[in-house]
Amino acid sequence: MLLNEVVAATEAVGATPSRLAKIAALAALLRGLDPGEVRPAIGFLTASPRQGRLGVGWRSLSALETPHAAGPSLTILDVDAALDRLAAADGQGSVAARRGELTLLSERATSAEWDFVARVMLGELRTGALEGVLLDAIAKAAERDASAVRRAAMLSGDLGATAELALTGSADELEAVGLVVGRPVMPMLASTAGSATEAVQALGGTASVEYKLDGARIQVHRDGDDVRVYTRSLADITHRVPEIVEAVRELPAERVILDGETLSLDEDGGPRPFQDTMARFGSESGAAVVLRPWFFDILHLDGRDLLDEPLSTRLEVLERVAGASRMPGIVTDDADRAEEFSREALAAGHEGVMVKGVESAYAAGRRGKSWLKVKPVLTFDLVVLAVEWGSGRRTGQLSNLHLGARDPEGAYGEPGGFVMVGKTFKGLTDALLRWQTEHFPTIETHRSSSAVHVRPETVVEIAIDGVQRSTRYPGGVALRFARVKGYRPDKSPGDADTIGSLRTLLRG
DNA sequence: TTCCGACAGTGGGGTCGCAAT
DNA sequence: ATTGCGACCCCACTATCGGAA
Repeated sequence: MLLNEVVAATEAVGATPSRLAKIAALAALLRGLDPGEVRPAIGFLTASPRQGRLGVGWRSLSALETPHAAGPSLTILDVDAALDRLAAADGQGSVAARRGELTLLSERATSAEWDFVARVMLGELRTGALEGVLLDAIAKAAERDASAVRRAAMLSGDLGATAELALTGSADELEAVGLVVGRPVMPMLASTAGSATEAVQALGGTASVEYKLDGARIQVHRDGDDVRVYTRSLADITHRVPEIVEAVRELPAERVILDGETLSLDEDGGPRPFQDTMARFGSESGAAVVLRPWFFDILHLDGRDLLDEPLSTRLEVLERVAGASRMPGIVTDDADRAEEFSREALAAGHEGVMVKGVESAYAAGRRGKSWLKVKPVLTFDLVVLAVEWGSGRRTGQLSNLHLGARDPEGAYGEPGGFVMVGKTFKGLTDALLRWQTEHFPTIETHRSSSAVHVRPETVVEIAIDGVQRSTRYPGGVALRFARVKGYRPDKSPGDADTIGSLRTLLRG
């Protein structure tokens, strides 16, 4: 199939707000694919090429200046082969080799095709259809049950393989896709609750309340001595974490799939900051810091699949297997007891708690309401220093706020000035975006191509999870997960919180 | 008819490895 | 040695469609 047909279908998908129309357009496209084109096409449509890491980003694409072809000639398989060569070049030294490949591809593509391929490589198609919509389209094209397609995709962790199987295999083959030790599963995700009490009440009965650690999600598969460790996005990082492999080899289980979190501890046994855990977790060459695993769920044990069992059953099995690596937790229907446990978690230096319904199955790949995370929220009054122009549906609107804390002593600048501590675009409603776009130009001091700088007069209440040390910002701290709660026209810049009060959050 | 679950989009900070400077 | 880029950890929130109630 010509790439041009994929581009045309994608344009149709992007042009309609209706999900049913998107699904219909995608299903029609999928039906026309040859079997060998399914996996590459799914990679294009989700803007995550099957080749994985390409080493091509916005910078290298914008540096290209090549003319495009007048008419379409590229096929899906042509582009797939070009991406193969790009992926092979990544990590092999030459930027020039990648640029050569990109230039060749660019010259063979029409401008519409190149625009599409560039968005695929950047991982942002922005047509309103990703995995969720595409799953339904695959089911429609293959005339299979959407829930069967979804289940196969989540359990295999591979949408492309699932699409190929759905479109070319039998319904029985699709149904037969299940858990395999050694093949990672899409992890179950959580929603947010305001408090432990609220979470217990929302679950309406007995809940498992567990520590929520500020580390990295891990999924561990063990088959005898063969242990594999995967990240949340299913990357195999076994070679980076030998200490986790060793810990899992000690467990009393031959074949097991465990879900958990890893982080590193300080000398006193308390959790290190997330940044320290990530420095170790992300490093190929082992460091002084040691990672420890904590497991909160078990999906398989010695031939028995557990993910459709209720959480209460899975926890009983986990109790026998995980030993000291079991995530601390309690089972209770008492909201007060849950609150008490939450306070214990915070006192131990952890992020908060997870509250889970004990009747719930393990819903791979879903962000349901049966897992609720509870973390304390801090709020600060900060001052807007500048606002960046938005992109996509926020094009033409002032969106991303530069936030400053008051610096009365001038420790990081002029006395009485403001020190930038982060940005945020979150929490803004359409009405607030319109207001920002009208308001900030009226107090503009100057502007750059990307932002309008303003007099530091506007106070905004910002919610954060905490702060982290920063080399980017002059005050040495950056906000973590900042979002707008609301503007505070009742407050003046002199009422804003200080850099000192943010810095005290760094320790303890 | 109204409600609400699921999705997609819009980006945030920090860390690494790697190649170019 | 330093810097810039790309990938990938962590992540919150709003708007919207369409099925569920």
